[in-house]
Order: sequence, then structure tokens, then C-alpha cells
Amino acid sequence: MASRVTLDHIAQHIGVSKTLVSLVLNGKAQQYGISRQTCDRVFAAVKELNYRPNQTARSLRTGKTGTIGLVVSDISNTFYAQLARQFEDLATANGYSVIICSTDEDVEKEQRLITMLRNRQVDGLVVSSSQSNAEWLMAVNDGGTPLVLIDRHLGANTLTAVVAANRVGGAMLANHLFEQGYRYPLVIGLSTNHISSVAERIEGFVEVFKGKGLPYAVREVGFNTLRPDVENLLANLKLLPFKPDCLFAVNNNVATAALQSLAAMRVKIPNTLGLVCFDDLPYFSIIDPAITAVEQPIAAMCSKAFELLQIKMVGQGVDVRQEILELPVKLNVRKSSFKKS
Amino acid sequence: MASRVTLDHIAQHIGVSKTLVSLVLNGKAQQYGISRQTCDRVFAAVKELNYRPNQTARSLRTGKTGTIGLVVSDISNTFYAQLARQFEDLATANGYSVIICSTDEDVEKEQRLITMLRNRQVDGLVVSSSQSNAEWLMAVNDGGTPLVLIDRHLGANTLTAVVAANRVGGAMLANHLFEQGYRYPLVIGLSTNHISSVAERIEGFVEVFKGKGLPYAVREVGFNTLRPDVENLLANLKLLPFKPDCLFAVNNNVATAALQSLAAMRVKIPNTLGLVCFDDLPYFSIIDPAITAVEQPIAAMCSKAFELLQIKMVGQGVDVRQEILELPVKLNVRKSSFKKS
DNA sequence: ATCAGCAACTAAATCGATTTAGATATTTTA
DNA sequence: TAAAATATCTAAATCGATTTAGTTGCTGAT
Repeated sequence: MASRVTLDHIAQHIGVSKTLVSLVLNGKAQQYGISRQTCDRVFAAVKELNYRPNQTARSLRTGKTGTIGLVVSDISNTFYAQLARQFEDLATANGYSVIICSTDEDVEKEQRLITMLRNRQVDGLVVSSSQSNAEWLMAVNDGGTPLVLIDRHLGANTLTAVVAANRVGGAMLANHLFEQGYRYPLVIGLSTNHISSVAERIEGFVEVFKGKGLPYAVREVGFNTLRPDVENLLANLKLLPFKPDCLFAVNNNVATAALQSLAAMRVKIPNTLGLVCFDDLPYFSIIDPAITAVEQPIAAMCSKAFELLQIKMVGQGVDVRQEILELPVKLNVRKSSFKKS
Repeated sequence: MASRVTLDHIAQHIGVSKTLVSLVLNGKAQQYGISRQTCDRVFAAVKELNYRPNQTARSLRTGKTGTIGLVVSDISNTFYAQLARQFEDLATANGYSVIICSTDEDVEKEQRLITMLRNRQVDGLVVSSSQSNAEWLMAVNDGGTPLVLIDRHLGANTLTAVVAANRVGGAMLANHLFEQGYRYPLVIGLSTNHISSVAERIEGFVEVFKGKGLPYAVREVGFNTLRPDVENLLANLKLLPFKPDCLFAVNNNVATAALQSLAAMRVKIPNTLGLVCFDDLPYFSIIDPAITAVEQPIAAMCSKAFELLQIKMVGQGVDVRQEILELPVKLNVRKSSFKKS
């Protein structure tokens, strides 16, 4: 019932063929030599009958739905929410709609959702994948659904990916901590350690300390048990081979969980423990102490991802080079990592 | 190219009609007396040829797309991001996909987006509307696209709406502040003051102070100029008829902007100024001082909205009673509103 | 032997657009 | 004046499913 007025109704209403109406509405009047008067009659009828084209019928015929699937681990995570917003704006400006899906870092769920999106004939996919190899997703891309990875890549020469400079950002944080006098870092990573973003942040970070011959510890917390795991980890710092003097939270959720635990334990930041985080949050700059963080280039990532996806979507089978695009990050130094006294 | 294998291919591959294949795949084999062997051959062929049904074609025929439009002012706002996530889970569990659109509180944009969603033949809409009257949206609902309002209503006997108990929540905050000894509240509202949620929060709040014969001030800040407006307002408190001893931020963004300004001005909370907020954020409980806030029943709102929408979607033209459903909120008392000393 | 009834399947219409391949007048050209 | 060119418009096929209205060939009852 959603649209009872069809092209045929318009056509009959003014006594022409639906072909003509279709041509006029698609701006091909000139090309097909349709007279100005006839065009005007079409437009008038469209307005009078309040005609709205049925996108489903159009999609069936053209094979294009004007829809893009955006697959992330959790849309309620501020990082992905901001990313989704930026992407939505780009998509809308270009006539696309966005279907957003959350995978909870569950590979099976990710595959189910992507299959569902393909069945819905999305024109393209932007995926922050939880998978550990590219095989399945490459089949999707090769199978006719253009796919661009965002935030996480799956290795060189697999799939086009747009990511932040995770390794560099990790190193920036490590160097900053070192310069501020910190020597014993504890890295709080995630159980999803196969994921490129997390892995590279940690690698970039530890390489710095390793290079200086300093000790470091890396521990993992579960994606679905983040809060208790972090709490447990911080309550048992004595179990570590050394007493850490600073923490590196590999993403915003880890940092928030750490802040919660530390507040409950009344640990002073940065006096007792310095803290830095990969991924900046609005509240990091307004709390005391403000949190030092690496800010990701969300807008730029979306622009680039959309641009690359569009090339794939219009390109007839000819695939672009499957490159990994790393965009520069920014270090926001704040009080949580001030010089150790 | 997205799906080259069609029902016809399956049918030809095993030498039956596509009718049969369709019936089998839709679980109507029993009903149409199709033999078990034939069914098995269909399933085998589906697997062998890796058939995925074309949802667009199905939608055209059945008139159902299995898609719901979720329209909010800004998906990057944590409140809507959380709401979207809850709603997505419900939708997915019931076979629906969600297209999310952000309106930026722009009525024209909202109407453009909703029209676009209708053209895409969404089965239903969930809208947090920026409009000030129900007329346009009622036409959508009556025109065949079931619509449920969420977070904001548009008056009794207009459109089904699921909202938080905004007035009650506002009053809870006011009573709490009064009990803590605060007497001179400044309400920081939004330029979008025609919106039911904001309006009712403020009404509920000021009624309490009015009832006690106490003064209060209500000022508005712009949705798109939030940060500077709040900063400007707080820098010029002397322009108010009285010196406020506490602030009521009507939503999470206002509170965040206020916290930013107050931090920059080095104003002590709650000593110099108490602060409460409608809508809780994860970080409110981990900062010092923690922020007293009213927590909205996001999960319950989504469940109820989805439930009501589903009734409308399956109901053949028979519309449910257009009621406004208010769900209870929870007051989380924290340090930012501790007793004035 | 005939026919009702059943089991197992199919042809064709349909959804609402786009698009291909013309059709019909009218005007221009040789 | 006939043929060619042009201007304006249309019939029908098509996309890939669902669904309606049958068809075909048996079996068993009478």
C-alpha cells in the first residue's frame, strides 16, 4: 500500500505511455525529443497524483539499490557512531542509504549479516571486519559486491582498506610516555588481538620500549567481559613481573573501563599511574586529569573509503588495486601522562 | 552481477519448475505435497550453485522489504547510538534491517529523508521527529507507512509514541536539587524548545521550583552552536536576574558542553555550582565529580516501539490506538549535586 | 470400466519500474 | 513527388521472485 500511484497511473492520467513518463522523470526528455508541453503535463500529473517512484521496482530492473552496508562491531561505540555519521553524510549526499549492522566481534554473525546484505543487493559494503583472514571477504568482493575495509585491514594484496596509522600512533604514545619519564608500561590489549588495528597499535608501542631495552607487559581483556577483566587486571598488578608506572589502553572502551576501575581504587593519575589511550573521546578533554590520546582521522577515513568504494561500484568488474591506505593520526597530549615527578 | 544464480537456474539444474523451487524454499513443500526427494534435490542444488535469493525481486512481488527506517537527529549522539544499537538487535532478530538517517534537527531534511525511505518501500518508520506538529507525519502513517515516534511525541491522539517520563524526570532532578539545598537553578535548554522531550523536562523541572516560590531562569542554546552558546551563557551569569547556584542541562550534549566550559573557567562542581543532567552517559560515573543524571530506559523504549510498530506493520489498515507511552526513568544521584555546604 | 480424489507438480500472471526496438506523422531534401 | 530525415511517442521485453489456477497421472471405490 506504500505507493498506490504507479507510472501507469501517471501515464493513463495524461494519456501517454509509461515509457514516456519514465523517460521524462529520468531526465531523458531532451535526448528522446519529447516536447516541452508533454514534459510539463507529466510533471503536473506527478505533482497532482503525488507520485513517488517505487525504488524496489527500479532496483530490480537496474540492478542497483542505492544502498550501502556498513558493518562494524558495535554501533553504540562512540568511534563507530561517529564514523557512521560521517559515512552517512557522504552516502546521502551521493544518493545512497546506509544499512548499519553490529557484529559484536563475532565472525559467524558478521558473515550472516553480510550475506543478508548481499541478498538485499547492496551496491557495496564497508566493513570493519572481525575475521582473521581475507578469504571469505575476498569471495564477497569478487562475487560482485564491492567491498572496502575500514579501520582494520586483512593484509596486503587482499582487499582495499582504509585505516588509521595504528603502528605510528602506538609509537607516538610510547615515545611520549618515555619522554615524560615513564619506564614500565602495561599495555591493556583485547582478546581480539588478531585484529590489525589492535595488533599494530601494540606493536608500534612495544617496539619503542623494546628498542630502549626497557621492560613492558601486554595483557588482554575480553571484548564481552571488558569491565571485570580490566578491574581484575588492575587489582592484581603485583602479579606482573614489574610494577607498571603507566597504562596504554588500546581503545576507547578499554580506557573507559580502566578509568572506572582506577577511580574505584582511588589510584591517582598521573602521579601513581600514567594513562594514554588510542582513540580520543569527547570527554577525555573535559575530565581531570584530561586523558592523553591519539585521535583518529575519522572524517578522512570515511571520505577515502567512500571514494574507493565508489570507484569499485562504478567500475565494470575492473577492480582497483587492493591497497592499504594509512591515514595520519594526531597525538593529543594531556594531563594524564604528565611528567613523572 | 551481485547474484547471478536465480530461481530459474536452480529449477533448470534439477529439471523442475521455478514454482516448485520457490515453494520448497519458502517452507510450503508439505502444504503443496512436494515429495521429500524433490525437496532434497532442491536443497542440494541451492547449496551446489550457492543460490542466494534476490530480496529486491521478492520485495517487489510481496510488497514487503523487511526494512525499517530509523530517523533521529544525530546518530553520533551517544543516546541515539545506544538506541540504534538496541533497535538494530530487535530488528535483526525479527528479520528486519535498519536504515539509519540523521536529520540535524532540520525539518526539511527530515521530510526529505522520510520520503526517500518511503520510496525505498520501508515496511515501517521509527522517528524521533524535529517537527512541531504531527500533520505531515500522520499523512505518512495514514499513507501506508506505519510510523511510531520515539523519544519525542507530537501530542495526544496523533501518532503512537514511546517516550521517557520526561516531565517526571525533570521534577526528580528539581526535587533532588532542592533537597540538597540548591535554590537558584539555571536551566540550559535548547533552541529546539518546541520538542516535547526538552519542553517537558523543563516544565517538570521549573514547576517544582515555581511551586516553592523560588526563582529560576531558563536559557536556550542553539543545536548547531552548542559549545559557544553554552560558553557564552556561563561566562555571563551576571546578566541573569540572580546568581544561580546550580545548572540543569536538558540533555547529554548540553551537559558535556557545560562541563567543558566550567572546566576551562575553573568553576568548582558542586561547590560553586551544582550540576544535573537529563540523560546519563557512561563517563558521568567515572569523572570527578561524577554527574547526577536521569537515566532513560533505552532498551525498554526500543522494545515497546518495535512491538507497536510490528502491530502496525502486520495490521491490515486497522490502526492501533495512537497513544503516548511514557516509560519510567531512573535518577542516578552522584557527587555533582551534593549538598550545598 | 468409470470417475472421484489425491499426490506431485507447472504455466502464466504479477509486482512497477527501465530499456530496446520500433512506429507514426510531419518536414526536409533531391 | 518520392525518399529521406526528423520529431515525437509507444509496445513489449525484462529484472527475479511469489502466487493463482490449473494439469497430469495414479489409486481405489463402485
